[in-house]
Amino acid sequence: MTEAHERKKQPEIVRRALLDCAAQISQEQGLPAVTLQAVADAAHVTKGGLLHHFPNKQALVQAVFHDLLKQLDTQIDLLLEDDPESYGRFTRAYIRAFANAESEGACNWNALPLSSHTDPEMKAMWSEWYASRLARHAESDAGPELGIARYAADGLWLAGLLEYSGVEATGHDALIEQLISLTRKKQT
Amino acid sequence: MTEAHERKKQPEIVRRALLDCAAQISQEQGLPAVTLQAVADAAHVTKGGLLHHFPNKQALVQAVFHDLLKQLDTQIDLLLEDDPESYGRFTRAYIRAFANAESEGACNWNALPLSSHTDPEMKAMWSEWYASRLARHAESDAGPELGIARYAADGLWLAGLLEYSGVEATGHDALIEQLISLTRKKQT
DNA sequence: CTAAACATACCAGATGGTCGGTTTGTTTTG
DNA sequence: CAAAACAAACCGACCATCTGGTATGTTTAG
Repeated sequence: MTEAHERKKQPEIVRRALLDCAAQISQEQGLPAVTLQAVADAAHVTKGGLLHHFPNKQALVQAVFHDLLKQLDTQIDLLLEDDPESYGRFTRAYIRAFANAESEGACNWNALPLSSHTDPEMKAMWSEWYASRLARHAESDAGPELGIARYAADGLWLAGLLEYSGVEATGHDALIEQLISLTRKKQT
Repeated sequence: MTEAHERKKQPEIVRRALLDCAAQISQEQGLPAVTLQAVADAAHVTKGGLLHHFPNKQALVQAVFHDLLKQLDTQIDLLLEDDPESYGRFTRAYIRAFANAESEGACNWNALPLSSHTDPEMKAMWSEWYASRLARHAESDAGPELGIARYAADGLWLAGLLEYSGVEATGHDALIEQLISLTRKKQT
């Protein structure tokens, strides 16, 4: 993405560029479009250079996935801090994180988790992340109502990906807020 | 799937076999595994034979998608009949249809809609189906609460795909029923 | 000078797709 | 009713392209 042509050799920058470009391609054209050539071209590197940073394609894709997961993680941590209420705190952060993913073009952990159902390792990564995160907030976010709210957030996010680009942003924010409100009422 | 070796020439049967095999491969190994060769082999036809029925791969995949969509459609119609209550009728059928998709191995409109976010035509097909269906049940299923319930069903279905195969069926049915109950309380 | 960071060249395999031909079923004709 | 004429269904070989990956060379940094 960032044109780092001036600096002579900055391996970490190149690595970041590869990660970002791969993520962007995956998001815009789907995972099958993420070819070594395409990623290398987008990052202004040759295929050989790319394969120097990542031994093979699987490693590349998994690194991207791991990276996006880390971004999601930190974003959620950020949202957690601004929430005074205990009950359902993680669920609210989860909902907001995925809501932002749709609106902001910058932070996009989008298409990858979708197409990742092919690779069992990536499925495992996601499952583990979700499970550990859930265990961490077991006391505040265990109820089934909260689980439903999170599932709804997933569904809403999915719908945003599948719908025709002319998505009516109207009502979307309202829906998000309604989801949030679901996390506030105590279970009966 | 069905060994229709005896009958001499039955183009419609072959076409069905191609559709079914493609759907199964897509579900079991993901869309990238749906290659002309693989589908042809699975249906006991040569690649040439396959390309006689479908001019190119895109046509094949879209035909599969259209077929699965029709299956979903009829299943929902079936569920609609058994529901005496008007309010939220379609939403309940929608939820149950996706719940069955997970449990039953037979009816599986699974992996395709997932990976379909690449092809804009398939995105459009899904959007149109959803929109038209929603318009048809506008009077009974318009409320935002019902929309959330459907989104949650989507999320739950997605989770079933992404989670490790050892999904705990425990609690799943209970969650479904809780979603159903969400469609019964009137809006405030 | 040594090792890391890249580029270049190349390869074996797979993929989507084309093309000419062969088999099979249906219609026409005598 | 039989044979010829026609069209649909299907096969098998072939091809250009692209894929991930390797092996080897060249440049740069410490």
